[in-house]
Amino acid sequence: MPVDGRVARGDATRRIVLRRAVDIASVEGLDGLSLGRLATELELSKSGVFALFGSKEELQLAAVETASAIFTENVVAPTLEVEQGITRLRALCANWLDYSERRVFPGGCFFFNTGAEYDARTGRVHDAVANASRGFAEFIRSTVVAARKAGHLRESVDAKQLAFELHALGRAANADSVMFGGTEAYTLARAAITARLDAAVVP
Amino acid sequence: MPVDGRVARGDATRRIVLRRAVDIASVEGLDGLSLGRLATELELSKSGVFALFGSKEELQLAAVETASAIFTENVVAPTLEVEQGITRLRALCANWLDYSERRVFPGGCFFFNTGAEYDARTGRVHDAVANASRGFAEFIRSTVVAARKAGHLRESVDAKQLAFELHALGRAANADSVMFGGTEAYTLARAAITARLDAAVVP
DNA sequence: AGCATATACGAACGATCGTGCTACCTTCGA
DNA sequence: TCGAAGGTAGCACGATCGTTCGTATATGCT
Repeated sequence: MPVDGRVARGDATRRIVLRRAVDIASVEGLDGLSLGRLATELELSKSGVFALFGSKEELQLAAVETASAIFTENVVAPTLEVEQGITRLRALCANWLDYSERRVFPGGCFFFNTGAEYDARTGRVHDAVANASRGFAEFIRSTVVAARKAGHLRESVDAKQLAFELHALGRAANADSVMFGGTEAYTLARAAITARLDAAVVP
Repeated sequence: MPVDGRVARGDATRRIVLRRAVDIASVEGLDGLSLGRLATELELSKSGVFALFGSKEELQLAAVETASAIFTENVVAPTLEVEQGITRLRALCANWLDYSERRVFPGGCFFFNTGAEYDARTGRVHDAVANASRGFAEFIRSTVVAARKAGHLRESVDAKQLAFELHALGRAANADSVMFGGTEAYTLARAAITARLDAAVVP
């Protein structure tokens, strides 16, 4: 498949814009994005940036998609390289906390921030953020289910319940550390996750 | 103490504006507040609303203060009416989840939303939100400490750790229910909190 | 070589933002 | 009764927002 040099140029610019856009959005929110600011910071024309996406909403949706790819690359993909079962479940928690702590996005987890921003609204941006959030929640749950099916977790373990608790602990660590600084929240979350999992594994 | 009819009038208007402001901010964020919109919706003049607060930042700070008062009235105060110890700790969790579920603020917990919005920023609004968040986290912790001191919790219980976990579960319930609707998240959180507390109380 | 396509720019639009300034009205204190 | 003080409205400002339009430039296709 031959490449069109024109759209290749456009895609390159789009990628530059989106990389900056997700960083801004992780700190200031998807509403904090502005065509003019993006153009100024990247030394492009505002109308040029606008033309790349067609509307502000499309830019926001593209930012969510870009953030999804970065999230998958940093959290989901490395987790899937680990053998199924309790080992993968532990890896998932570790990878996720590391992704948050490494500040892959300067404002902490992209989906925590934009999720809180758009949770109570309606429209396409809400739906995109909600779908991404739901997808990760289901990924946690399916990982728990697999670990249980592999015989690593007690029969009595409720997958949905355990997944909810792990998800809650990770989000709280991200929130507290971004808000107050320091790494104590991650220590607390790791301890809680370890204890919770140790109680769930078969003896 | 005699009342000045002039400032009384101003305070009344201020209260009306702030009540609407916290509702808007719980959905659209403190950045989503605008003097013009507030004035239009409440059928006041934009300059009149502006004059009541002096600047947009002061309006945001006043909104945080108002939300703090509402939060205290709905969560902290009823909790303090319960006898110290494990009973109060359980009441705290219940009151907090109820406050979120009852949608005292239409967008769910005010401080969850504005906390995520301002966590990675700097300035007076960030500080105000951070102080309110820290205050509640410390209230949870002190309630745990008191329950432990009362002999209701095992000696081995780490107050900071337990408080972090309870706080995490509550926030996750708020987030999930606002994002996806339904009450399942509250059910999961209540079950997790009950299990966690039952494991911590002295046998 | 020539037409079509896609990126990118510059200028301008209407709307809304936060913020001043001025005037009016009500209430307080002397 | 009269000046001072505080709340409210009207109007205008500069800035920024998203968006539109026309145009220049670079690449692809015939």
